Amino acid sequence: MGRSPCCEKVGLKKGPWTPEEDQKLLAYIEEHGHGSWRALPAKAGLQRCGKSCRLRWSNYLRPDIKRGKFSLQEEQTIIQLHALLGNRWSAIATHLSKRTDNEIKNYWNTHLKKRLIKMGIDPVTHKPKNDALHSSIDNGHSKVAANLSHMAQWESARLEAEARLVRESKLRSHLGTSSSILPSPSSSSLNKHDTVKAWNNGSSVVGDLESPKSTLSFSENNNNNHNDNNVAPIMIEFVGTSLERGIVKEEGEQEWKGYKDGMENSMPFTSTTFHELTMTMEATWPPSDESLRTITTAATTAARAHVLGDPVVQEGLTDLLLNSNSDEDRSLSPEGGGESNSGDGGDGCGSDFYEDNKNYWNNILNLVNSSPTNSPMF
DNA sequence: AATGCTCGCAACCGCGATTCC
DNA sequence: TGGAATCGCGGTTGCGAGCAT
Repeated sequence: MGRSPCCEKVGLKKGPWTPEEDQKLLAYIEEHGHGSWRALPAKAGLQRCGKSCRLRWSNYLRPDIKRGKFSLQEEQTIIQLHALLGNRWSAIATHLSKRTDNEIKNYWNTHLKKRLIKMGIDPVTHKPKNDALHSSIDNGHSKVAANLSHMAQWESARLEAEARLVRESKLRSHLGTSSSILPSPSSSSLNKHDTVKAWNNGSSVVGDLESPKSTLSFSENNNNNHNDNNVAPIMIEFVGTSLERGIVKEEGEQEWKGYKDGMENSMPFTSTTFHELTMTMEATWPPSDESLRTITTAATTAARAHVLGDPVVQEGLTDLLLNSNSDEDRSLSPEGGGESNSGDGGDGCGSDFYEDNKNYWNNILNLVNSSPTNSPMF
């Protein structure tokens, strides 16, 4: 079955939008809502296809869009979320509430990706290009890796669901009662049944994480937006297991100590919590309603505990990335010695602060390293 | 001043998912 | 229930601005 074109191409304008077209589109949507995008152009008097109108609205004209330079906080959030979610721009965008997925995608491709490459980090996997250290970790601890991957994927799915709620709630609050602009209630109503259905549909959590629903409310989510910029920085500290500690210690006692001192004290997500959670996940797949509740609650609690990360470490990570242009010899790049096992470790700038940053970043890398190759998440 | 190159961004394209009939 | 219509997402392209030569 061939796919029909989204619109008749003949006679329709393409390319950049003029101010007049913008005005027409804005005026129409403000008055009537967009309704069917396909039908909108004719009604609004535009020589555009509905898809083009939708994109223009969602990427540019929507009133709740923040434009301009990305803040450090936003950059940091993008990098962290990308490490976890990969190129899932819409999911990432929901945690930078006023940015569009398109804008984030562009910013990643034009700025952040290059910065990581310059640091010697693969922007796709978030691994250092010189990767011997991490592969040895993976070989020895595949079970932990699998658990971490599950955690990441559960959390990723939850983020997506929350994201929808955020977007819809904000639209509602912004546009008041103009319900015609909003998706139909049936598409956004989230309840236990939806949640269970979504999870059960994912017969393999590794291979299928599509659109699980969350029971979390927007106000709950809003609690995470604790900084200015409405950005919820995500800290993923799943390495806090006793087994993982052993791994890192094997690789470098000093490194882990730095991480431990800098991070563990601020992280209520204990190894016990993680262990219980992963054991539950292993034992009950596919989950029953009961175990699903247990898992969801545990995952949500754990993730919540980590959304509020150590701001000092976060800032350090950002600095590390942002300063890479002028300060590459202190970066994580293998050339800089930061990631190597050569034993020069301190390389003359080994402050605890820097060590914390490095270990935090290693933390994300470890999480990504642990994902299975067939996972759609990474 | 003219030309070429690079970069950043807006917009397009194609596909999968979802909804509608 | 199945096909068509529509939506949403991620990848890619094209163009304009800025910079270098």
